[in-house]
Amino acid sequence: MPLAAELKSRGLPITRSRRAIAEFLDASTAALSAIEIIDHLHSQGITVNKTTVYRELDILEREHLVVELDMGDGLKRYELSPRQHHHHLFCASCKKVVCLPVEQDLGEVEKQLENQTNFKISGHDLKFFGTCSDCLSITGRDQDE
Amino acid sequence: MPLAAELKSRGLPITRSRRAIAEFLDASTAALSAIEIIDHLHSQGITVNKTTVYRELDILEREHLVVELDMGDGLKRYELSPRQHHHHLFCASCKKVVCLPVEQDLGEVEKQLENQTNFKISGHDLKFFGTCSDCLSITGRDQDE
DNA sequence: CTCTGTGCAAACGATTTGCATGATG
DNA sequence: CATCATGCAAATCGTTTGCACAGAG
Repeated sequence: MPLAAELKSRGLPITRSRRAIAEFLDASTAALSAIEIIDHLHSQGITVNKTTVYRELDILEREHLVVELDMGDGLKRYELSPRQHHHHLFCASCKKVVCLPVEQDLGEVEKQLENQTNFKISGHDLKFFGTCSDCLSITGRDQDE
Repeated sequence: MPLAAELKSRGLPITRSRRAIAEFLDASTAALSAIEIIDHLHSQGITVNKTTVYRELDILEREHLVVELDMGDGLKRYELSPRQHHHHLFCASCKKVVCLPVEQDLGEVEKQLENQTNFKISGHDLKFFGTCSDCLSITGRDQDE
């Protein structure tokens, strides 16, 4: 179910801002920051105040429809709540975030760590960093062009 | 070699602030934020301006004597440059950061990912989150005490 | 009238920068 | 005097908050 419909089914009114933000999140394969959402909407001629965007993201998070994602560059990003646990790949150049299926059972590792460290482990976060093929082909070109 | 000595060997003068910051980093097993360093020094009666601390951390990073660490809570932390790659465990309660030896060869996974995704992968970051035994024993106590 | 949603301005908090001063060689 | 360290205030930047108002039920 699309985000907007999901919100509506929970009794939240579908306003123009809410619909625009929800649809952009639905349409995007990448995790989005508030700033990216604002810029995108403005480029579409839709004026939304940043406060509205931040508040909307809070609501979506509270409704567990999106989750916060931290790629370590100081921006909070949000992605649709994943059906299954996965990891991320982050392009240092264009900031694109690609989702990756889980490759190995880190849950096993967590149990081992609990025994070794006496921590109660609640989860993990595995990120890969690099440059995506798009950015590679751009930066790979002759700089004089 | 202690941090301060290392800095001196590189021609940087050892001032009171520099020594204090370096010694605290040397003595600490955890990754430290600028704020933690400032608070600690102030509690020791050593007045250092925050600007000085931030600048000192920049210098140490530029000299590759410390590395920046992002635990996703909005603060930059710094740890002595590790001799070997490792991962981290982060206590959500007291913000303690514990280092972990590498459990598995994620380098292998990186190669697989490069083939699957066309990313050029430069590294990864694996963090575990939870609560340390100290904090567990505190929060586990009867709240009425 | 009572909710929310909205916008604007101001506050926030960690970090950075500009600029003047101080210490050291 | 030349260099670098230092302190202070102000700026920055993403994010949050306070407050007033608009719009729907």
